[in-house]
Amino acid sequence: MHPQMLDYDTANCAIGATVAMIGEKWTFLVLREAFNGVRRFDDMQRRTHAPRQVLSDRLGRLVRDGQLRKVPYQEQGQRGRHEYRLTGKGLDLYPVLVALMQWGDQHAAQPGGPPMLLTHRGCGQPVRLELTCGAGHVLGSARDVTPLPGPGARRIA
Amino acid sequence: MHPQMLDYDTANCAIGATVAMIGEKWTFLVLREAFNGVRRFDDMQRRTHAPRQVLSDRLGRLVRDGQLRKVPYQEQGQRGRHEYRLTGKGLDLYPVLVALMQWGDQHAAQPGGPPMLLTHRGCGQPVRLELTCGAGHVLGSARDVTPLPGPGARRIA
DNA sequence: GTTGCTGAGTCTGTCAACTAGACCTAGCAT
DNA sequence: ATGCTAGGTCTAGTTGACAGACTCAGCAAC
Repeated sequence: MHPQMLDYDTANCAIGATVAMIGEKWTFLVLREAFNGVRRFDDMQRRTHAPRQVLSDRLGRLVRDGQLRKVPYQEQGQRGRHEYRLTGKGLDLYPVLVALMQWGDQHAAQPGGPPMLLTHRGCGQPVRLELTCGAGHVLGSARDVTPLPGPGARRIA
Repeated sequence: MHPQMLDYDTANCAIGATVAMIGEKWTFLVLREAFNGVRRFDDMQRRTHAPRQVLSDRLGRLVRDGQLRKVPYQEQGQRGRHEYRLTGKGLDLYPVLVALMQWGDQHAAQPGGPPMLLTHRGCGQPVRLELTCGAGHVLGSARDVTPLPGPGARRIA
């Protein structure tokens, strides 16, 4: 009945570390647009409605922490600028965004159905997140998971 | 080259809706602890280090929005109190937390390895999130996904 | 060569949110 | 009566968000 994890410290929790980096509202929207293919400041602003200052700050953080990188480009008749592109580290955040979207589609359903569908490129089938285990089982809910202290766990003093 | 989604409005995006409900830093930590089995205010406070006022507010929102519910209980020699438990809607947020954790373990690795392991109850194998498609393929990255406007999509004026 | 345009910001003042710390409250126990 | 405890609320100070105006660099048209 008493879950084991409660005897261990939360200080080095991976969720905490991740949330400290990307756990702000606008950051999620910025990432959503990055995955949608948006790369430029003004497009980001138009699509997220983030205040310019906040957007500037969030993009700066994402670059500093390595989820985005600045890439210079130049359109003809324009001065050189830079755009923001997802790095590998940034691309790996995709499951987070998909999980948020999946939950939203299920529990905060928009009238008219989901505004966005994810499809497997090439095969065209709908994409979804699944919890699976090493033995190949697909888990139906959080209740099928037992959290255990890992190698980096620290017992509470 | 130009992603289709950019011609559609972001106003009714499921990610936006979800983030508006649970996209605050402390909320994620509260949910993490809820999934760890923590149900009481003070335990939450001890494990998240959230300021009491913020914790009170976040728990209140989660109850209001239906991710948690208040359940009365009474320990002997104590006055009646209530505890916070995940609802079905709350349990469905598990993939979000797992996604955050998985990313953190991979890209913000803690010295000594992951502090928490998720195992399949009964079978004991490690649990992970996978992006799969309707045809049974497992996708390796966000690059294998094509986002398309869904039934609820609204073209930008 | 100066006027204007555009993308990508920065500056300012206002207002809301967060924070630490003290204080409160109901019911049980002494 | 007094104290203890879980679960808050109150206060004051600091930080962060926000809208709206301003800046700045380079290109281009006049």
